[in-house]
Amino acid sequence: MLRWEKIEEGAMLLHSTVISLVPPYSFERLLRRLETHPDPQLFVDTEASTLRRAFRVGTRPVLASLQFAGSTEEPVIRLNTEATLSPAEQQLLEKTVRHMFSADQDLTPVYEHMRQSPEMAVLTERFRGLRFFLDSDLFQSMVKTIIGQQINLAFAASLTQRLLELAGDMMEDTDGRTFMAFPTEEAVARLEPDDLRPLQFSQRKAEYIIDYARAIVNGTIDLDRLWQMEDEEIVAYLTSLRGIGRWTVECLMMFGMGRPDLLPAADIGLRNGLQLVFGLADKPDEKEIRRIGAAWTPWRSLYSLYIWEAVGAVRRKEVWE
DNA sequence: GGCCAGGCTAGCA
DNA sequence: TGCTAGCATGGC
Repeated sequence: MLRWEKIEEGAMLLHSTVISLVPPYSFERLLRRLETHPDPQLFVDTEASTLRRAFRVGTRPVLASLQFAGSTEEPVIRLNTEATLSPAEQQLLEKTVRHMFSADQDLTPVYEHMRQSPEMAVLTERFRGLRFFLDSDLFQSMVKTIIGQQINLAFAASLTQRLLELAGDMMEDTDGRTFMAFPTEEAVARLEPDDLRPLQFSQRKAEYIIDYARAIVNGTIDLDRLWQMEDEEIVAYLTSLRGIGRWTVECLMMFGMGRPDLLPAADIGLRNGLQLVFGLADKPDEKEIRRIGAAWTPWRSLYSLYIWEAVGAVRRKEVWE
């Protein structure tokens, strides 16, 4: 399944690995989604079907390019990295990339389930091959989610960008492009709210993010434990921290962990999306969303993604057939 | 200028 | 348990 090659490129040796994804996977839909959900860590080269990004492998920042090859029905990603990675580091990076692309998510049973609803059936056609593009680790997933609380996506991306510039590690590729690796827990824990205030973080947002990083550094919170915990255990565990509510943890479990059955019923985007997709007269409240969403188990995360994406498509003025 | 953003806390009944 | 004011700032 994995193929190794060495390619001479200028003075720099590259490792190239091929990663196969479970079909269908639509790179096109991912690119569309990134238009309305910008990721300041990604350099998107649409022409070359390539994403470039700085990863943190262990503690070390590493540049990698992810080139989409193949097709929706035979999806393949070519992962190019620096030659200086050890086999263990290379393996760790590949695991992260598979996670980010939800490489093993089989959409077949999800679509079968969604087709029971005419409104959702339309979305399975329109967004065929759309999957979660996950955060590379749980620390940054939570930080980005806290940043995203109650502000629009564009502003959230700006704030994330500024945090990267303040506390991340800068790298440069052979073409002179600069990339920022997400700040470490330690780097964020060392900050004070006054460092973030000039970047237009609210006082509270600054406190929440720094407190969260400190809780990890001092061992109050152990993110590795989450993988063994049930959804509701994770909610109870993390909402003990100030600034982290149910919505934030639900987003962490969806966008950080890739869990399939979360319903962030308080989410304003989901409320708008439900009204849009199901043609409701009024914007549904949290209780109403839980009532409607009960029928979506065990795929409530995927339903949410497709409903969010309907809002995104309208925002991008995509023609609705 | 007013309303909306992929919320949370604290205070109160 | 359930409701609400206040927070804080950009985008449209």
